[in-house]
Amino acid sequence: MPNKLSSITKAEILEALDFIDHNGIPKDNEWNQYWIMYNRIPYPFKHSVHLASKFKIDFRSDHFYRTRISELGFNIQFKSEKGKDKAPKFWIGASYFGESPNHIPMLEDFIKNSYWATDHDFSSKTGKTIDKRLSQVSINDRIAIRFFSRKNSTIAIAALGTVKSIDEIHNGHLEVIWDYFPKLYNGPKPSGQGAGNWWNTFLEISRPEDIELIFDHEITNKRLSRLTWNLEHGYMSPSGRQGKSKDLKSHEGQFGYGHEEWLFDNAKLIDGYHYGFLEPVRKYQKFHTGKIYDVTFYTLDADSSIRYEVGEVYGLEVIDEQLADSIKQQYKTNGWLQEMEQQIIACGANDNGFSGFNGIDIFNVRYRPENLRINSPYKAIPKENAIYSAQRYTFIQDTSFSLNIEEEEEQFIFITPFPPSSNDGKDTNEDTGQPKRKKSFRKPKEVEIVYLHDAISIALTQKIRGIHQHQNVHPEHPAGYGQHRIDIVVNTNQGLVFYEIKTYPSILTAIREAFGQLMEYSYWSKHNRAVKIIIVTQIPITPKAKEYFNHLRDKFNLPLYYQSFDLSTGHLSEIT
DNA sequence: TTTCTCGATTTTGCCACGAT
DNA sequence: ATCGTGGCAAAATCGAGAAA
Repeated sequence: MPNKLSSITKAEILEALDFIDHNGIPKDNEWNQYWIMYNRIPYPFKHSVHLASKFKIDFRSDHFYRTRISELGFNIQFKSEKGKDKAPKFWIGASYFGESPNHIPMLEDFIKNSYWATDHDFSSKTGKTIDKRLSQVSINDRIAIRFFSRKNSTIAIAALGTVKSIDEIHNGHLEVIWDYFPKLYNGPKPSGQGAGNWWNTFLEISRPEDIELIFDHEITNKRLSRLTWNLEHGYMSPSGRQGKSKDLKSHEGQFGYGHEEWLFDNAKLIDGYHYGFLEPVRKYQKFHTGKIYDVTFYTLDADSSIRYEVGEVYGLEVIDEQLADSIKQQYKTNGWLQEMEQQIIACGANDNGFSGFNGIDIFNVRYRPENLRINSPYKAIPKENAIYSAQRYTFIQDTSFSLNIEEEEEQFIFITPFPPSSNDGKDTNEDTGQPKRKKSFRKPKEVEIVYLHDAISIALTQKIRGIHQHQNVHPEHPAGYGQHRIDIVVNTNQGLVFYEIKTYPSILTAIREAFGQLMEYSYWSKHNRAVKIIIVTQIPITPKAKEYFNHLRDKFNLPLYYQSFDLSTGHLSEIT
């Protein structure tokens, strides 16, 4: 009798996955144990197959059917509901039982009976380390079985799977659901610092590149990096000596500026990238070259010794010397290098030798400006945070340093000024009872990312024209008074919709800048009313901002909305 | 900034021996 | 003849902090 699913083709499954991409997963189908992995994105197995069959075939997701579908070329993985949100760990296990002379191959049994185990005596020396490692395994961790050749220093992965249960862990036994149709690595053994000892019976691997290689699983490589103090200029040009290290041995102390002070100067772009410099990268350039990081920046105000979280950037790439040199050459050609030199002089620092630096000492990283988020204002890091014990410019990986600063609960209560008599009649209500640090703190300087504004404007116009037809979408529409122009005006059945694009690196600044303009455009003249006013930025909405828009609409009946536009994918978010 | 030291991690050597 | 395999130990390497 033919398999119920034998009529389903690969193309139909792909179509179903595409449908899910656009329409999401219905609530009822979110509870799922088996997932089709496609382009590293998990799709619920049963729902996907159902869709592919146009709901014609009713079946229970069992081993037989999963095998059938996986044979079409789909990797299917198990993931339990338990501890679903926890980040998995990645383990490598041996394929044999027994000690040296008497090896018993176990792979077949492991696969057939859905487990991995070791027969080690946990009282022996190596047994104890294995026991210790096993105790750190949790449900949904991933595990691989390896063969190896010590002579050639190569490994071959024989199976990949997910830990389903750890109940028998004290017996050295893990219940594992092995992947269907896995991509199995076979090649040189990961080596070097952080690779772990692959000859061990059981080990955890943690380097992102290894996890990607073995498990085809992408890990965001998060780092913390300290920046020199540059509040006044918002890392768009050197800000002079105030708040900086006074240590004459450091570059900063010696010259009065650091090369990272142009890190957020997004007006200077080459092929969509901004090139900058990070001191912690310089120290281990060789190690970091070619890697990609999500970096959170913090800074230290040397005058108050308060540390602040400045912002973060996603997908920061560490470049090599060759590229750095060619970028320096381009900066020279564009006259930007000279501009930078003038900025050094303008802030009162010493520009001696600036033009003589190697490319790699001026540029060692690059990022796309749309991936930059700046806190406005910078978030003060509580004194208890471990970051206060980090003294140097290092690229911190340790999660114990995680900033994770809670959004400050805004509190506004009226503060009674001191009565005049208490202080010779002078008003001293500036720092009433508050810690001193607050008084000198101002918002960072931010500028709009001009290129991004233009690019979004063009792409968005095109996108909306696809929906509302060419003649109903007018970019750069005159506001009807003065020389002002509205970024995009759309003529819909319900009336006019105004779009204002803002590309500041912080969402709050973007909203603030757009708000006044939009109010003016729509209400300055009573005829020009828009039915909807939409602020568009490159930053996905935050819960706080969402609340703000709801509040504005509730309280004042303003038809004000927010959308974010992802330039790389051309995706426009829901209206919020 | 450079060099040194120390501890931790990783690699290699050696043993034994069955499988190829 | 050569290789895969795990334990154990020794050797090599690495990273971070201290000292120079």
